[in-house]
Amino acid sequence: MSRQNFHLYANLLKSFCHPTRLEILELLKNRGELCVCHIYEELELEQSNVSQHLKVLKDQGILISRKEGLMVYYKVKYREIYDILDKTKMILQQQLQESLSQLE
Amino acid sequence: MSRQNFHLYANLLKSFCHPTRLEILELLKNRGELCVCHIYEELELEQSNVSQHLKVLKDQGILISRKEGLMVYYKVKYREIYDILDKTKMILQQQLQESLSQLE
DNA sequence: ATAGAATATAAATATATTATAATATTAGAA
DNA sequence: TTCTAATATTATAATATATTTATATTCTAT
Repeated sequence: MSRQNFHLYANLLKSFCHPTRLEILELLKNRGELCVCHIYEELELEQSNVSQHLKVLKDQGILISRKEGLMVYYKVKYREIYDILDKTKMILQQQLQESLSQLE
Repeated sequence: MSRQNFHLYANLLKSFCHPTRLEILELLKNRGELCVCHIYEELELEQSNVSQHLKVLKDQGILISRKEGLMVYYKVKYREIYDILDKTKMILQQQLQESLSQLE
């Protein structure tokens, strides 16, 4: 794999390694498709902040949006995203488990 | 999952979403365990730069190191890392494939 | 046309991350 | 002990990212 491709690769990962964007993705994982207002209300964040994070994910091709009247609905484009999130959480779990054991 | 945990979650992901760190992980995936000198020679990067990236991965608990004389050997701690890398590459592949189709 | 609701964008500031270069540490050999 | 090789650390300057606030756009209904 070329340097150039490692950059694409990193940019893709970078797009969802932010706490808020992970929260958005987890929300979409559970609910399938949501409008912006639902997301920022649920996460108790500013509308503009959420819009900007959605843009990052959309620009990176991770999310698809659909307009319906005033509302814009977002959903995850690739199911592999969820596999990535799950594996990451598995590692996190193992790490926390280890920290726990080491308290003895 | 709490806000606090989404931060841990993001930090974990953040640790490997940098082109150089991805190159290091891919290298370790193929070779299993490597010393620092091998890594920076193979990637044609500065020793100190590679050391710093290795530190990021080690601090995040992704890598384990082992000292043998002057050399320090690194390896990946969780096999889930490779699953994450593979899934990410699958998405990248699909995206490039799409871009390709859209050229028509 | 105008008003209002949902979303997007822009600009400014603050914060985080990176690469480079210089220096420090550590271990083995002479 | 002193020299050298391998690695780590530190400081700094450059770059990238994030949050906030304000404003703009888009759509619908009146």
